[in-house]
Amino acid sequence: MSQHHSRRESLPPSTPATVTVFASPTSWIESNALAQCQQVAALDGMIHVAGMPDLHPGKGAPIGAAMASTVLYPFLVGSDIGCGIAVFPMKLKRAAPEKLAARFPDLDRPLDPERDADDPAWAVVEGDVPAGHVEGLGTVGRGNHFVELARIETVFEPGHASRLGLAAGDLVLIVHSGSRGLGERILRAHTEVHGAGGAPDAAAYLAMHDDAVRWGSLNRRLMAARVAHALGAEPTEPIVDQCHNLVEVRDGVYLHRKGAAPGDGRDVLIAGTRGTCSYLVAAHAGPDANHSVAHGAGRKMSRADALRRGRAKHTVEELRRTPVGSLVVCGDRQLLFEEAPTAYKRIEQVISDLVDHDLATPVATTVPLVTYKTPDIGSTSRPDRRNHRRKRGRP
DNA sequence: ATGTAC
Repeated sequence: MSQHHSRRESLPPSTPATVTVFASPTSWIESNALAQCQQVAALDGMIHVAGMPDLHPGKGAPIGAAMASTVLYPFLVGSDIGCGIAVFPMKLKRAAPEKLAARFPDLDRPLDPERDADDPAWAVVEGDVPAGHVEGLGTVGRGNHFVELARIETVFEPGHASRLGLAAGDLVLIVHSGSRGLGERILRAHTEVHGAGGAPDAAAYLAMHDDAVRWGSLNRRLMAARVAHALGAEPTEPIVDQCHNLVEVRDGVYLHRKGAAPGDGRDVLIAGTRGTCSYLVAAHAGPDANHSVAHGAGRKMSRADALRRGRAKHTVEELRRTPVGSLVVCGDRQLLFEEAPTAYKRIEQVISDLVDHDLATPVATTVPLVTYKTPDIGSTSRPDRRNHRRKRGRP
């Protein structure tokens, strides 16, 4: 941290930062996550920390928080700069999960500008790829990232849904992914020199950050196009695309969001789990919430705990075929357990906490049909995936 | 979360 170079004397007299957590007393919030909020509140220049109902501990900083400060701290955004969730309308004649799951493209395999030059998904790229970073383009990544074909189930606000072109029964593709290696590279470059300290040249960081935000959004569109083509549908423009790891200049200060979506009059898809509904909400969060809402259900267990407890509690079969009848495409057994629905909080509680604090209004729920995480072992679409890098190189 | 870090 910056204990040797406090910039406080150059700043206006400051009062201690405030911390507000938007959750009900019965909602499960780990004490470690609350402690991380207090640690963030103690940083130089910090003004206000807003914890969302999906708050949980992260690496150094809490996840599910919006943090306003006069100093820009790259570690408060994290490495996956530009990560977000986009929703694309999908029109399919048939929606049998088994058949669709088998047709998903391999989203671990990047789109290569030369080898895949004729891939129709490239049509979504207008102009240059941000930062000229083509590595990993069109890939979903790991962790909590996913691409999900879902159906609009309950519509709470028919007028609002209709303005988005949605009605009950419609299909949508939900894409949760970020900037892959690009954001990681940007944070690492800062951390190698400044550690967890602030960015001395905020404009320079912001220029790279903005590239990563654009890259993440482009990547979500590319994946949606890849999937649409593979399933025989037309690619569409997203009706929702909100980034939940970013920093913006607002009211003259740096508003960092880490696992928190912009909530100032925007529509946001708040992700449930691989086996439960997600919620499309109209967000209307004010200054107390740092103009932000939750980004998902939020982890209830660490990945290590989820793996240990999940192995005793679940079979691979029940995680691949969920209680709502959806299929999870995930050839990585460890990831399947780490991402088990029981490792997450109940999305209904997160949503009701947002509603009770007047931060958001539910518009509709989506129920998953197929959630894609990573190719299945023995996937018919790409039986050679373990060797594809080598095999696809020069002969 | 990550073409990571032990």
